[in-house]
Amino acid sequence: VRPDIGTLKSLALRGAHRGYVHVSTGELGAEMGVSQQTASNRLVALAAAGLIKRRRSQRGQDLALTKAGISLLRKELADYQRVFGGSGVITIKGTVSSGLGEGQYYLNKPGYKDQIKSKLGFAPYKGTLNVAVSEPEMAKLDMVPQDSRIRLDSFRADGRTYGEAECIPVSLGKVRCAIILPKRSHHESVLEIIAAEHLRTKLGLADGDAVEIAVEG
Amino acid sequence: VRPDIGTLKSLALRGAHRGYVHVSTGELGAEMGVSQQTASNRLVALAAAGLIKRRRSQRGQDLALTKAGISLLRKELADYQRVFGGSGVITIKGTVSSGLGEGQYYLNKPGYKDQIKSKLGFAPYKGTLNVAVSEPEMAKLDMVPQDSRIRLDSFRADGRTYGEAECIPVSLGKVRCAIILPKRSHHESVLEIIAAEHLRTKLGLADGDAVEIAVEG
DNA sequence: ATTACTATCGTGCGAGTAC
DNA sequence: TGTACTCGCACGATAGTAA
Repeated sequence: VRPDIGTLKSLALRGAHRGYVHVSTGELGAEMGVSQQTASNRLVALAAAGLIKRRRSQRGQDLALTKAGISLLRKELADYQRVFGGSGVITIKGTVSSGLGEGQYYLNKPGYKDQIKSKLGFAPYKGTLNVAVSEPEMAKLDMVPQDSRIRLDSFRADGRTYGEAECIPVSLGKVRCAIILPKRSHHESVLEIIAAEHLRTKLGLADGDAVEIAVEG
Repeated sequence: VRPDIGTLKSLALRGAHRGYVHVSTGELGAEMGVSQQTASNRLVALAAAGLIKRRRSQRGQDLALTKAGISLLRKELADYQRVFGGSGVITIKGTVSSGLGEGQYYLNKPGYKDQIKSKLGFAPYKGTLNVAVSEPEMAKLDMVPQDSRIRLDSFRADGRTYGEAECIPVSLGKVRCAIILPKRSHHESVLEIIAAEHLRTKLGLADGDAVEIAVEG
C-alpha cells in the first residue's frame, strides 16, 4: 500500500502533529469512507514510510506524525498557498548565535565560492552568520519551493569530495543574503547565512539578538 | 478511475484555476511520476466529475478548473491552514446593496425564526442586510469548515415545504451576526446577513459602502 | 472491544496501439 | 506530435477471521 497523504492529513486534523492522539482504525476508516481494514493498511504503510510513529494502547492505538510526516504536510500547505496567492513570504524567527558552522568552512573553498558568485550574484563574505532557530520555525523551511532553491554542485579538491549544498535566497532586514545548507545533515538547529558583507557589522547584530529571516515563497 | 486531488493540485499549480492552460498528458504524467496513459485517465475522471473543463487544441489540450474544482482545492487549503494554525479568520469583502433577498422572506416564517433563535442565540431582526460579493471573494466561503456551519432544518407550513438553510456565524465590525444561505441555489453573488438588530442603523451603512465580513475559521 | 492477517475481488496502472 | 482506447497484470480494497 502506498503512503496516502489524505490519511496523513486526517491524522493531522486530529492533532497528531502536536503529539500522540488516540485513534481506532474503525472510526478512521469511517471518516475517510473506507473499511476498517483499509484504514489499518494505510497506517501500516505510513508507519513503514516513516511518516508516523505508533504505539498500541488499550482501546485502539496512539499515534503521532514524525518530522518527516509534518514536513510532507507543510509542503502541501505551501503548494495550496501558492495556488491561492498566499502572501508568498515565509518568515523564520531565530536568535543570533556564535559557534563555528560548517558553512564557514565551505566559503573558503573556491569550488563553492565561485558557484555562489555565479549563481547568487554576489561574492560571499568569508564568514557566516549563525542563527539559532527553534524546531517549529525550522520546519517552515520545508515550505520553500524547489525552484527557489539554488543548488551548489559537489566537486573534488585536495583529494576528497565536497558534497552538494543548497542556497535559499532570503532577506535579513533590508539586506539580501542566503541560507546555506549542506545537502546531507540538514535540519540542525542552526541556520547559516551568507551575504556579500559582514552582517554583524552591517546590521549591528550581537549574540542573542532576535532576527527574522524572510524567504520569498 | 476515481478523481484524484493531487492531479487537480498539479493543474492548479500550472494556473488552471485562473483560466485555460496548455497541458499534454505526457508531461503531466512525467511530472507526477506516472505514465502518459494514467495522466490521461485521470484527466478523463476529473472531467467526468465536473472538476475540470477541457478543450482539445493543436499540440495537446487546454484545460481549466471549474468552480467545483476550485472549491475542492480551497477546502484542502483550509484543512492545511487549520492544521498549522493559519490565522483562522477568513475575511470576505463586499459592498452593501439593496434588493430583496430570499433571506428576508425566511425570517418571517416562524419555522426558521425559532430555529435561529435557539441555534444562534439571538432573535433575528426582520430584514436582512444584502452584501454584493465578487466571485473570488464568494469562493472563500468554501473554506468555512463544516462544523462551524449551523443547519436550519426544513419544515412544512402553509401546505408547502420550506427547504433547508445554513447559517454561518460572522462578525461585521464588532457586531456578531450570521450569513444565511438557502441550501439549494447557493453561490449567488449576494450574501444575506441576519443580526439581532438593524445593521444599517447600527453600523451606519448605506448602499455602496464597503464591508468586511469576518468568519471564524 | 480492538489490530491486522489471509484470500478474494475489483480497479487503477501501463504497454501497445488506433486515431 | 498529440489523446485515449483495449487488455493483461498487479496492487489496493474488502470480507472473514485470528489474536
